[in-house]
Amino acid sequence: MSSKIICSVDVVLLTLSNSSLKVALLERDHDPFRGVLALPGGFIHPDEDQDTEAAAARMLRDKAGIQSPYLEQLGTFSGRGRDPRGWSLSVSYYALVPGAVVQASERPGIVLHPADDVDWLPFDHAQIVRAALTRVRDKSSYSSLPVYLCGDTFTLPELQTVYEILLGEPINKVSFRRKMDELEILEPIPGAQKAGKAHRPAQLYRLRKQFRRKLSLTDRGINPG
Amino acid sequence: MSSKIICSVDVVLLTLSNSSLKVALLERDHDPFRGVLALPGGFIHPDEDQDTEAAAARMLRDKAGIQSPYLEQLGTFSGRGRDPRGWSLSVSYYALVPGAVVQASERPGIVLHPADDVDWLPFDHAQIVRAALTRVRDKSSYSSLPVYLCGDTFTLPELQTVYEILLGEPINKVSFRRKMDELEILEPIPGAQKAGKAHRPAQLYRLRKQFRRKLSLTDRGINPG
DNA sequence: TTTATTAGTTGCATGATGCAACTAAGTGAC
DNA sequence: GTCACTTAGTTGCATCATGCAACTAATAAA
Repeated sequence: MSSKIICSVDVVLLTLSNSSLKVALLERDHDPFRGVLALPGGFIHPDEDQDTEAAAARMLRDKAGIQSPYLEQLGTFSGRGRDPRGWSLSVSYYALVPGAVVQASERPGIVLHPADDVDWLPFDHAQIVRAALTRVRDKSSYSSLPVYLCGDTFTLPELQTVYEILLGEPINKVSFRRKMDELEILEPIPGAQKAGKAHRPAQLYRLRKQFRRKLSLTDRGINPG
Repeated sequence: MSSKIICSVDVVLLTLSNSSLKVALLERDHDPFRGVLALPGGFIHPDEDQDTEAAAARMLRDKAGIQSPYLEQLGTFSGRGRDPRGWSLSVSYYALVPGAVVQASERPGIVLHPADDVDWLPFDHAQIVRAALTRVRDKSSYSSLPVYLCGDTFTLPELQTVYEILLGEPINKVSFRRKMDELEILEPIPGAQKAGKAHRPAQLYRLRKQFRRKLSLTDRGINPG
């Protein structure tokens, strides 16, 4: 009576590389679409996964080697058309990860594809990516989301360009700094500056403790605290 | 290999009655929790439902007699603890419906419970209701959502009190009218006014065509166009 | 020491938001 | 009919947020 359904979890892993937003894709190692690039994902294992978010974290850990990024539920996509095997359901998440973490993940299979250039992907993964981009851009305009694309420490000019890449338009310097100040999520690192080529060095900042996430790279002690 | 999962759909049907926000509850007619008030919901039927949204619409139609309200996906809740039968997954939606439509739905089983007073419900339905309230209130502060709690026609003072009930605080009259003007979703109904007790009558408005939804009551021709 | 370059701040113009006080249009009391 | 009362809707102004231009600050290279 209680019809059971094939349920999977898919993750839109977003990162910055070469100053543009990329989505992480992996070659599928099972049919359907074996060998084709697709979002990291897989079936939910009720005996193993506490809930769908834990399942999404497992996908990232096993398939992309990434520990605990910013992870948020995007939505659930369902229907007969999305999988050639029949009616299915995918609970989708998106993750934000600093470029350095993805580069250091030592999983050679990961392909970073320009996030805005996704035209077709297996299942309805292209639609899921587009939904993730819309969500991230919407939230970026009024929240602190983009900081999770930066490393542990960053300067305000660096963070500003991250916002500008996401929003696709230049931001006023003063307004940006005022907003960051109001959000009260950053703290300057005492005495730490980042020197550039030949100009005044910029103050380094980090997320205040309650907003921090420990990413795999940090866990391995590669980045300074 | 592809472990299948028990999937249900639950709907948080919100409406206004006696100037306060209510959530629609129904007595369950199956175990577990037979006879206990819970959200309208049920198993997804892949052979019948195009997708989860169609399933949610079916729940509303069959269990609450309501045709096509504002319906939006809220999120997916999952895990071992939420259902005594074991690991399960619920794709949850919320619907906004004018009070008159619910009252006319002719399903005597519907109980309208104060939305903010929900302390315990079967499964994790209380948590789902709280998530819906948070979402609706967040969106209400910057969007046109609350109009879907009004009937087909309404005056601006009426709409303003709907916003005030949702947000729980008074709104400045001028600011409110400016905002409605900017949103460009309403149009005055030419020559139509609503007279009150002993004062100037208020202009009647309706949603502009592209934003309208045909609700069951409208379909039956009870409300004027 | 001068120049170039980026970091960060200050002051002001412009626009959005909120309040008080106004006018408008109806009913009922007398 | 006129006046009082009530709610609808508008106007003008004060206050706050946002954005721009121009400033100072700090470094390295010439």
